[in-house]
Amino acid sequence: MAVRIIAIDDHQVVIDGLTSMLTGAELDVVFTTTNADALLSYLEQGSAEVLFLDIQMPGVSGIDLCRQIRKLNPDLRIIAFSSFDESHLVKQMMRSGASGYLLKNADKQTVIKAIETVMAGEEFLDETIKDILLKESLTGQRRSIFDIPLTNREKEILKLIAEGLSNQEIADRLYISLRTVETHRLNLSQKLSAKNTAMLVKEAIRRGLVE
Amino acid sequence: MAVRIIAIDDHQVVIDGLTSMLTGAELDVVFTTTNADALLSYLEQGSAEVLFLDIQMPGVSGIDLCRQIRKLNPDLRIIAFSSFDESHLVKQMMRSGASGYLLKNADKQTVIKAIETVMAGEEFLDETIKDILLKESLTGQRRSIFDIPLTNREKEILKLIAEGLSNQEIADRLYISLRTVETHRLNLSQKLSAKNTAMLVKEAIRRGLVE
DNA sequence: TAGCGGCTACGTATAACTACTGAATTCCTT
DNA sequence: AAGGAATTCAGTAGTTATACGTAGCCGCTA
Repeated sequence: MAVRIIAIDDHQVVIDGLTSMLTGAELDVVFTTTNADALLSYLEQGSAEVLFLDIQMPGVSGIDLCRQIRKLNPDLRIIAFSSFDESHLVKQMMRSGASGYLLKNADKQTVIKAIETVMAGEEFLDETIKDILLKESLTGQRRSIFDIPLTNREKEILKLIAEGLSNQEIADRLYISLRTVETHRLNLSQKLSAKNTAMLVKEAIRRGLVE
Repeated sequence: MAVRIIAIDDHQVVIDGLTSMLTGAELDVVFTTTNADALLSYLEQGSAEVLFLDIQMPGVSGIDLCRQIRKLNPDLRIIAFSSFDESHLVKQMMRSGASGYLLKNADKQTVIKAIETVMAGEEFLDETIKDILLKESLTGQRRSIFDIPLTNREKEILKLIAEGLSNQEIADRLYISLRTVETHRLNLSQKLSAKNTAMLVKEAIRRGLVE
């Protein structure tokens, strides 16, 4: 019996490419869409074994979508399909219930290998990703800067800093004292080893708090 | 005679998708690659009528590549193929010699329409892009923030600011006085309507000066 | 209930950046 | 050669952020 595959990606050309790659024995692309709601609707009725999930779609967080789908359909294997090879994204996706993480520059052979691996009940990681994770794990014993946890309040304030508000403006917005904002900002700088605003802003962007 | 098409994109799946979309009468995909050097090598020998050019590839600026190809092969029609719908990118690409600008969420019909249009010697713009350009042109008579020109020195300093250097560090790096850096920074803030460092950093990122 | 983490807030001092004005030099274009 | 833009530097004043230390309050949990 053919493995039934569904795919979501906001780029039609990527869907066509995947479909083209996967047309072959034992593989059956049964549903594709560029729209998250359409995917969720489909999952209420239809079923499949493997989902290719683009994790960078406008307006939708791939991580949230992954969690949501896992709840709806726990048996569906999810392969995250992304052009980002940053380790924190991989970790977040795998922790959100993905069975695999594949880069978009993968060739046909690798894509099929990924499907086979997750269908066997194992996890699949792109070779590039494996290298990166291994290297990070070996070189820095300490946690990656992405893994440094921020409290909710800190995230909120970091977001506002990155949006261009001054400390005073943040204080006014959150109805707290200027000094409190300064304290939070100092803690943020220390946690993130940021010497100035520029580094804080870049961290906020990397963490997806803005833009 | 079939139109000969070549395509470059760092994602194999996009190349497959394009190829899949374009296999049909009067269209012949003669060369595809994920590598800029391979494309340039090909252009020295082979020829084609239309090139699909991904403008966001690691290590290569799509704008520079476009200019370079125009010099090598002025008769080749270039269609920029991107997932970004920001007007400044469109303008830059068209000024660099592209004949068309297509978004990656375009369907088969639109892609073929784009090829027909540029083959007829006209320019093709995605409908979404047209809307955006029109809206910008109507609402703000003033130029978009992206079009505000920065001098080379200003770009250099904006880059260093966004990398997290303080004014003093920038002065040391460029062998100029602190006051000069402050002047440049002030001019940057005024040109870009930035009230603080955070906004400058975001502008630098949007302009592709860092990351 | 004792302890911990998170959020709040203040004092003081220094460093960094902002705002405005003025000006000399070089380089490029007309 | 003249004009203009770009780059350089400075004075003065004011605002904002950083860098310590210190500490009360709250909620959760061991």
